[in-house]
Amino acid sequence: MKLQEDKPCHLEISEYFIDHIQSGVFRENEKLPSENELCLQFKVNRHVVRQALARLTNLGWITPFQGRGCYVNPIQRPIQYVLSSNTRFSDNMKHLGIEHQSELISWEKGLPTEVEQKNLFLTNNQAIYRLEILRLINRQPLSITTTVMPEEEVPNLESCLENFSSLYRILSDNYQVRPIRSRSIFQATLPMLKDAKILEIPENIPIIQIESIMNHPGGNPIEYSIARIRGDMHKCLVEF
Amino acid sequence: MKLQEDKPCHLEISEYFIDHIQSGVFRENEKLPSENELCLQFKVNRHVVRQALARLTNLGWITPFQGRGCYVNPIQRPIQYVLSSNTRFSDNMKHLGIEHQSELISWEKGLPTEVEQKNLFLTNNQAIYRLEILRLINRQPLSITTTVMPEEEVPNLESCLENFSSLYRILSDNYQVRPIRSRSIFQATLPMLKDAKILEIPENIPIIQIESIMNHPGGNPIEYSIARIRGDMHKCLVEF
DNA sequence: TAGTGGTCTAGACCACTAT
DNA sequence: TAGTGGTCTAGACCACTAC
Repeated sequence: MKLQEDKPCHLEISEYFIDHIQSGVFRENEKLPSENELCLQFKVNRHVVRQALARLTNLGWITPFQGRGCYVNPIQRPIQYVLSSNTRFSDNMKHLGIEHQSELISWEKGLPTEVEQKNLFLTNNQAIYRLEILRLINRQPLSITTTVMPEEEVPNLESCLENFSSLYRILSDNYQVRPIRSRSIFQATLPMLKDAKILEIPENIPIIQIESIMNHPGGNPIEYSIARIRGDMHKCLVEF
Repeated sequence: MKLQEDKPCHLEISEYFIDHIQSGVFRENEKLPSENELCLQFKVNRHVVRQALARLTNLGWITPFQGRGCYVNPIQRPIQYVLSSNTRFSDNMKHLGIEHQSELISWEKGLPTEVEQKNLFLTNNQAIYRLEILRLINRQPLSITTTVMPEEEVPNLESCLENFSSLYRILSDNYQVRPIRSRSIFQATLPMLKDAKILEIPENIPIIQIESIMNHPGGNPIEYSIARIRGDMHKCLVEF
């Protein structure tokens, strides 16, 4: 095909689709023509078409399904999450009127890593609980959070984990504790393969990682967490 | 080759290199064997090798140079930037003892977009200055920031833009203004092609986008900015 | 000039989905 | 069974870098 001389053909084709998706010619969840049809349409080899489709996949525009075809990804309007010393996930979502759930993926009782010791002021023989929590909005995976708490703050936590719905409900109902956010560290990264699968995104779609310390009101740290949140679904507002 | 039956060959090869880079067998800035050598080594077609190298490139492990070879990317330890109501880029870097520069890429005087009007409390006929600023640390591009200010706040700004070194120096020296950060919005995204080139990263390495409003002390907004920062070089700490 | 990565063609077989 | 995307081979030519 070669519309321009200076750009390689597979780039021309991927730019063509980016333009047409952005301008609405291809709508979300619409099926693209098959690879063979695109070969005929652009008069190039299948390998070139596949290079173009690979770029579109990597940039998050389409998702290929073996045996079915390539489909245009829904455009996400990121929800705006307000982060302050006392905002919580469910409060935020309730305020926005968004359907949401939390699921406990796994938990363990063990000893803290060096980083965890440092952040929670622990020694290496003080036991901790480590929880993996998946959060969903509108039935779609939004984030995975690893949360670490000293055992002495939440003794016998396992007995509260049946029918998990909200960590903060457990803490306030069973331990009369309401943690306060002390600091957060933001970083844009790529997901680990394991997280990408759970979040249902390709491995090179960015996530925002938020590492936080929660304290007792006016006191010592009680919770250290690392949240990995889909970048395309979420933005985070901080007031100063 | 096919070490395992369940994984495709190009994935095996890319995993092989990720392991060997992580474990230090291949060190940063080291040259990988050429594509033809890898074909012999793994006993596969060049196309398969190229698929593996493409994944390594996309995930930020290597950079290919036409005519020279593929080189292992230096591992970045992200610097920790402290964001508060009154921290500035140069203050932060000075405090960390890191060499840094700011460059004015371009500027223009014009009318505000709708978003800019909303954020700066302007009408569509009040002129604004729009600046593109590149920041570097250790001579490496770190971020690009688009900064918008009402003309009435900084009249005749163009006369101050010769020998640009720091926006906040200009504001304090020429206008006796010291803006205060009012709010910031964090989002993880992929860079625009234009930004990726300036930041010298492939187009699918994540950036963190920070959209901020700066106010007069206790007063109206004076500056609206959108910073796009390399995710692998930077993390941002907020205290509550 | 030799070696490197970038682009592209032609064709084969497989795994999965829809019918 | 037909159509789809996933994997892989074999070979060609080009643009760029180092020598």
